[in-house]
Amino acid sequence: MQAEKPRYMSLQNVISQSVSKAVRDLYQLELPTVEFQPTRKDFEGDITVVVFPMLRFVKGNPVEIGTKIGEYLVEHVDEVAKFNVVKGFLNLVIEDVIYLNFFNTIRDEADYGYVKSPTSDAVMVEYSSPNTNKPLHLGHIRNNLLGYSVSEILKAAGKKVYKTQIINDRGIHICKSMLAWQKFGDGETPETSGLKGDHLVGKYYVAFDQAYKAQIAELVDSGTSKEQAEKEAPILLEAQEMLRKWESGEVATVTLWKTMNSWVYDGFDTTYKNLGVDFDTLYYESDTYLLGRNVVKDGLEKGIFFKKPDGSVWIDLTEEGLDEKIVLRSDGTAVYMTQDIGTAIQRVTDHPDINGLVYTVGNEQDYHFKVLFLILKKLGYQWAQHLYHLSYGMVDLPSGKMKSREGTVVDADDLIANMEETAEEISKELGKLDGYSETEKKQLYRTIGLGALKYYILKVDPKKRILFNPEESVDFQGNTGPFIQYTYARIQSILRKAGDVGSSEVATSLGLHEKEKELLKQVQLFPETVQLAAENYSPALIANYTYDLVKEFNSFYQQVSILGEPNEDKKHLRVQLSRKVGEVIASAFRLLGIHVPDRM
RNA sequence: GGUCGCGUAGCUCAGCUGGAUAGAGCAUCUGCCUUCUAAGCAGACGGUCGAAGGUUCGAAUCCUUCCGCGAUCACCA
Repeated sequence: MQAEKPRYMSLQNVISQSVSKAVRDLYQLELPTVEFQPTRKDFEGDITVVVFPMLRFVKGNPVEIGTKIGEYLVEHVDEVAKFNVVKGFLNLVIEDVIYLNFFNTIRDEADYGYVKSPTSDAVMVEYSSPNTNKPLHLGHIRNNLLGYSVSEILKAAGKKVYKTQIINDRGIHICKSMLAWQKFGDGETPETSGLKGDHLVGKYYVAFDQAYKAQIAELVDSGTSKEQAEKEAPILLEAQEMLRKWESGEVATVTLWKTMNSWVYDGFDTTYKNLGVDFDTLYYESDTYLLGRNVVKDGLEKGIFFKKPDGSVWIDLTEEGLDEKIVLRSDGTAVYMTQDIGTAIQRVTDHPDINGLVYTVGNEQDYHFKVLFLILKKLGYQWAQHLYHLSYGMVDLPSGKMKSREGTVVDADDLIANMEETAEEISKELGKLDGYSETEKKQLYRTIGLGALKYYILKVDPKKRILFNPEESVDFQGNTGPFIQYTYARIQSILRKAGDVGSSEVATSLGLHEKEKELLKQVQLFPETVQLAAENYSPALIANYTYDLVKEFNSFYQQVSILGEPNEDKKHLRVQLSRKVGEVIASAFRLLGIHVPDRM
């Protein structure tokens, strides 16, 4: 992330160089670095130079040194208006004109904060990657929101991004649904049942599990051990047989598989659309599950892998502090790891500009990805230096883990619908939507409901687990999506009333109100926040930034009159500043996949 | 048991590469709608930053040990 520093961000550089120069002139010493922090609210100032680290080089009393440097800066540096020293902290007050000049440089910039010229190398972000035997749930929602948002953040930070998923469309799990449908389905389809395709297939996955459990119970009653019963239940054997038929390409099985998967895809498409996420390219496990075996054979010749007497192939990672890991079964078939090796290579082959992969997968697979990345590095791929496991914590319910088979999941479609309903209730209560058509209202409820949900999930550091209590529905007040959307709507209302005021330069001679200055400082932070979020793969940083910006704006809004300001220059600044804040809110929320409303 | 992650106000979370008296929201309480949208603003209350050591001028942040919670250590994915 070596985005060139725009000139308006050079304030820190100016101060940094000036402080170095001050120390050089005053003490004939070279400082390796100068440490900064934003000045705390309870002190006067904008930027604070920390004097303590200098004490290693400059002998003396920190207050004295700070004072001397402060005096020097006020005298020699245009940007610095005043200073004060508290303990070892040199607080600098920056001239208002610096902030006004900054504002004029970005005032008219479209997509301020985004890097406009993407790098030539691309990164592929994988997310979602569901199994095709059941509908998406809250866990998938976190995954989808994270993957989508990180993709958008990387783009904004100047990366070319491919969004992808690997759809787990084959294996025993889908055979279970298929078998149960054959047995109990009575020819039911999404059309005849009125059920969304993924929900219909999921229903039979549950039906399978019930039948399976019943058979186990029966077997145990007739004296079989539980362990054995779990292996020998006839319906399980049938499912396994079905998988063998699928693998041998038996027409009837493959046809049923295609039919049921197509139902699921229709359902997923709807959910993805509702959620507002998308993909550039798709991979299907049925196409990739055989990949990777040749790579293993090559690696075996190179001595990266080794073969055990039974014919299975392993890699020894004990030197790296890990274990031995199997990469090919004794019968020569691929395991999950093998597929992932093959798929990664396939992706780079398909998209030669890729120089890095991001995997959005829960933290339960931390170990798997550690091993996968290590293997790819050992195999010598250039791009293997840039692999990242976007590992996130589980979403738990008050009752504990979600289990699809036990029906203790929060269904994605239900949750989205609930959020919209809540948004509708609150909107109706507040009753500010006179003149909106029913369609516009529906659209708005969706925007707000999804805004609440997405913000609620994305504001949390990805690696932390989330406890989701469906009883206490997601908040609409305080640090929430709707609060931020509300502020955006407020700004739009002002702009409508202000009429067409153009976007000409603001006068740089005016003094700034304290709130205006704070707001400008926060606006100034946006570009570096985008970079930071990209470096850390963290939408939470964007969410927190936006919240701070909005809080600052509301405080400004409360304290100063915008349209009522008699001084035309000041009024112009305030309107322009409000407009820009609105734009930054929208840009930031776009990175989170959240829409903003003109009214609410 | 080994490895990894997490532990900050009653609850949900911030706290960047160590820096000033640890910050928000929710909840509870107090003010503010004849002025730009009160989904708001201003304020009060609330903390042994899991515990103990260590490094440092300075530790919620870095190191060690311990405690608690979770994940993972399959010829499953």
